[in-house]
Amino acid sequence: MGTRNRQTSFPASPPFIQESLFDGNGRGMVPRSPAGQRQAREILKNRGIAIKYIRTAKRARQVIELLCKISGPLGLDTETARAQGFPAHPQAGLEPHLSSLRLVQLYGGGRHVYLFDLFTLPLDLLAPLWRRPLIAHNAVFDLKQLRHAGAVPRRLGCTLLMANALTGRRTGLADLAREYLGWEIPKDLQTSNWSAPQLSFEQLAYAALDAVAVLNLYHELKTRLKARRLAGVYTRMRDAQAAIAALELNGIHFDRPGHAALLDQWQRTQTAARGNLARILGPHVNPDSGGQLSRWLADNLDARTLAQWPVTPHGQLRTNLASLKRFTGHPLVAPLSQYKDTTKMISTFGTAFAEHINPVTRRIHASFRLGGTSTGRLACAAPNIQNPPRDLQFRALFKAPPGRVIVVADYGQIELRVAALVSGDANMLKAYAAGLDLHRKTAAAVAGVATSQVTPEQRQAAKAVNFGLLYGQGAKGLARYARAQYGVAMSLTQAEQARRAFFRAYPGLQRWQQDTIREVRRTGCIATPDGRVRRFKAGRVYSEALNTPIQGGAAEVLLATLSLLESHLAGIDALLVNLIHDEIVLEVAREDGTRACRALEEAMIAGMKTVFPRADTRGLVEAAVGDSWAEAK
DNA sequence: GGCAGCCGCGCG
DNA sequence: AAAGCGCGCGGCTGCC
Repeated sequence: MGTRNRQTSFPASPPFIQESLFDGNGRGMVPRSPAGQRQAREILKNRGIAIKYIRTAKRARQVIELLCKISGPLGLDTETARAQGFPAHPQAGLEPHLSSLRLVQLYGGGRHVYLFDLFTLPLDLLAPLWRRPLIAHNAVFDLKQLRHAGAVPRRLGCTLLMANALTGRRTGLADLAREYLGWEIPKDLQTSNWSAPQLSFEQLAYAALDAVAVLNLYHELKTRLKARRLAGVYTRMRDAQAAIAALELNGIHFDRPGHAALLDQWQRTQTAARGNLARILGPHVNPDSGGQLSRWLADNLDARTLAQWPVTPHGQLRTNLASLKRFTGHPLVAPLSQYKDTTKMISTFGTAFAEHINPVTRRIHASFRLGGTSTGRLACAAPNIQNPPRDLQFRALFKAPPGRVIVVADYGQIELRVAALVSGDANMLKAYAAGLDLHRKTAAAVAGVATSQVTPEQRQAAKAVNFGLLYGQGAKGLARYARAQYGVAMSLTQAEQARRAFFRAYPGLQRWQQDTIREVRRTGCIATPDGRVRRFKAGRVYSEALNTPIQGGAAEVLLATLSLLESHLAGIDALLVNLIHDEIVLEVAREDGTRACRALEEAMIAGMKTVFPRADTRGLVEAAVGDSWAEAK
């Protein structure tokens, strides 16, 4: 008999699976059975590990007692099914509100791996396990599913994050198992039907193997983390997992009718702009096509303008607005600008954005990825709620539901503060110790006036100077950046002068930059304050190398804060609903608003002190309350 | 039809 | 000598 029939011939209610069931189907005779399906069993069999499939409360209690006696961590995995009612939703089976928990797999080493079937067992039965140390791969996923189902694991490690600390990447379990264990573990059943009344033997073997692999991986990765002094990078992320799980599970409330109205407004503006554009470009140029716009420019500009027009790395004429605006008064600029604005809003923040509203919770549950970037920042997707337009009309759509308010707090100038701490520049540190604003100080240095004499314009220009020069920008780049980002007209000469004044004001920073570059050239890598290592291929590393410890240090501060958030907010009705690198957004019961502000500020200050114990925290954070993200800002 | 690279652009 | 960095997403384009 072939494996194809295994599913139907499987006994209806096995108390557990005997090892003898590993035998049977021998040679690969069945064409429709992927190679991987047999390998799950073979790996388990070769290691002498039997599957115990638990479907009765009595067996569950016995097994749990056994598992709780194991001193080391247990490998954990879960399988989830698409929730009834959402068979076709893209997040069904992934997002907890659209999923049901089917299996919990646990492996403590030794000869048995345990599968608890939650279609027949209440999850409460497993409660004693949630105080044990557990290891999962991409543990935030399992944590969310378990928390949503009513279980709260307290000590959860993650092999994805362990490997991330080692490599900087987010690698799947199968790839890690291949690399570190030499195991070929199948992934083809990941998306199989986990709500089937009878799970197939292949499914059970697949599920079991993940828990076994994850525990084996844990031991391998732990040794390597220790040897390479990267354990702290891992634990920083590990301790933020509970906050991230809560954040994703909470979601953020979004005003759908308000959004529809705004979208309608954008579409009207876009239609008008498209008409104006067509009068200039003619009917055959697609304004969405960089290539076509570029060719139009080539055909319509005079030779002198053409000669100085910016080009892309592939030699095409640039068609971004910054380039267009350099040739002031060009009739294309105004309508194209309006068209591009509205088109961007409609495509990214229009219908596509609203499609991420969860049908069950009516909230947006984005995905935040620990270790998602090469500096250690979080990445966010589906949708990315770290980059919604700052336009107040849009941010107001993130409004608190009735009876609740939004609390927002951000770190002021955190990257400059981290730069001061990492470089040890005496003047920068002195400024922060005195509670001074560094943009003002830089402005005074560049303009050659006292800090009290700095004009708003000078301070604005100093922002560009600070953020640009911090990461090794040249005079030309600075001039362009100041205009594009801060609306400050700066000549090349002025930019050069600002550059000299900046480094004269902060000689410690300049020395740090030089030392850093030298180190990167020598070693090919650079580390963040926690010790996260970023490796570079030969060539073009200059600004990335200068940026990594600073952006990374700021990211580490946020992670530290996240690990403190739950305890600081204890007793307050507050939900974490968004994180934007240096900003934390909570949704809070209206009567708890003020308390939440103070608690959040304290947590953020404590987070800073965790990573940088000597940091001066005057003016570091300020929290505010409002009915929406726009109002609380 | 799916996929990858390029480009532009939203945010910090 | 000179060099801002980090993301995700959508449209277009060329390729398979």
